[in-house]
Amino acid sequence: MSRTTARRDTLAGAATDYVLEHGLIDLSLRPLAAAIGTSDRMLLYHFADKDDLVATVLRTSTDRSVAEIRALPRSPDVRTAVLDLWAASTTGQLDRCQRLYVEAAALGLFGREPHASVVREANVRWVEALVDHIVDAGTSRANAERAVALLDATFMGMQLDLPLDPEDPARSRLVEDLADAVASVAADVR
Amino acid sequence: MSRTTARRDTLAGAATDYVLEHGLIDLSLRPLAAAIGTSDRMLLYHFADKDDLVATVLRTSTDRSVAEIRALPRSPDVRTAVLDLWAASTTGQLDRCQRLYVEAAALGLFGREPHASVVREANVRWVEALVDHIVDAGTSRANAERAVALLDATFMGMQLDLPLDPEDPARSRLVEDLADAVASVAADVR
DNA sequence: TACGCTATGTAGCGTCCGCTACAGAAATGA
DNA sequence: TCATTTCTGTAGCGGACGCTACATAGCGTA
Repeated sequence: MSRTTARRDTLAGAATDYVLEHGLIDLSLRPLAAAIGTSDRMLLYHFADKDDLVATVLRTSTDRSVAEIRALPRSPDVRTAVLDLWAASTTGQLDRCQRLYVEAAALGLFGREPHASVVREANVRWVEALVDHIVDAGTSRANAERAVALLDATFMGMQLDLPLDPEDPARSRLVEDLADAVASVAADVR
Repeated sequence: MSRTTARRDTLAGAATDYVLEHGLIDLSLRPLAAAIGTSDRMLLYHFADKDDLVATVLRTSTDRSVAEIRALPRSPDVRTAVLDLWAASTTGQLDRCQRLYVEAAALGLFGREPHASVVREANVRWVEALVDHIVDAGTSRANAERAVALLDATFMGMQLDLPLDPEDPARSRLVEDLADAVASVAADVR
């Protein structure tokens, strides 16, 4: 059981789609299985247990997020890179992936496994992708790492509050302010 | 049932302590009741249902957070205010209140009630307290609101990632960078 | 054909959950 | 004093959950 097979991969992809749509926190096997055309019995045949499935879903979502960031065209400068990254983060699938990440991180807050470990992994890979994008926009790796620390934390916080007030005009000003701040950090002007 | 009585308030306080310690996401009535010396039966006598209890707990936690911010001594300038607020946010009870807020916000991400509504209220009151503190540190209210938008989002994001790497030296540099950024926004130098 | 492995359906176990029906105790007011 | 209201314990309902035992269908291979 739980070997790496094509069927398992197919189920993992479908399950990820479902979780991105319906959330992680009160995920249960029977509705998930019904929605993706299988049964709880089969999920637990292809995955060791629910935690194994959840970890796989989170890794799949992270794969998609990182791939989408790495597929972005190069940004002309650091400030623009922040705006580009935010635009990418709030459109299409990446938006849902971030939302899922927030749920997983909240589940990991009190050390629940497997969430805490998987979120740690995911954060490392996500930050790497952001750093690479910022470096490509023209700054040193050290400055980029520092800039991404600020960038990543703020993006996460904005994701948390975003559904509370989706179209607030203050939000675009916030993104502009963040872009200035990140550019300033990346330029090491201080 | 669920009238406002002294007994209800006592239970609400004890329940809040318990939830701050053990988390909100997989809260269940029986362990909570046992820990605070009552029974699930009595909780559901004093509160309409579990959602009512949870909403009360979240409001109690928000009360404590806001009170703690408002009890802070005035900061000499905006930059120092950010450092003071972060220091306050990461010590003692406020740290746990923020963690609980993150959990509630994650639960509200997909529109689950009562979390979404209560988190919206909580955020408004929290932001008001932060804005007042920044204004007292010497800037206009308009600038303070803009600064707090950045400040609040970043704090939330840092809370999300903080348990992942508790004593990272990069974190203090991040707080410094944020303080510079917020001071810059508050000074409207751009 | 016969065997053995993979895959799948059926049915249900044990547990925890929020919540409630019911009865009695304790307090309160006439 | 007695009736009424307020509180609390016992016991359990109905349902959802993760997970599993069991039987079997399909299928490639010797």
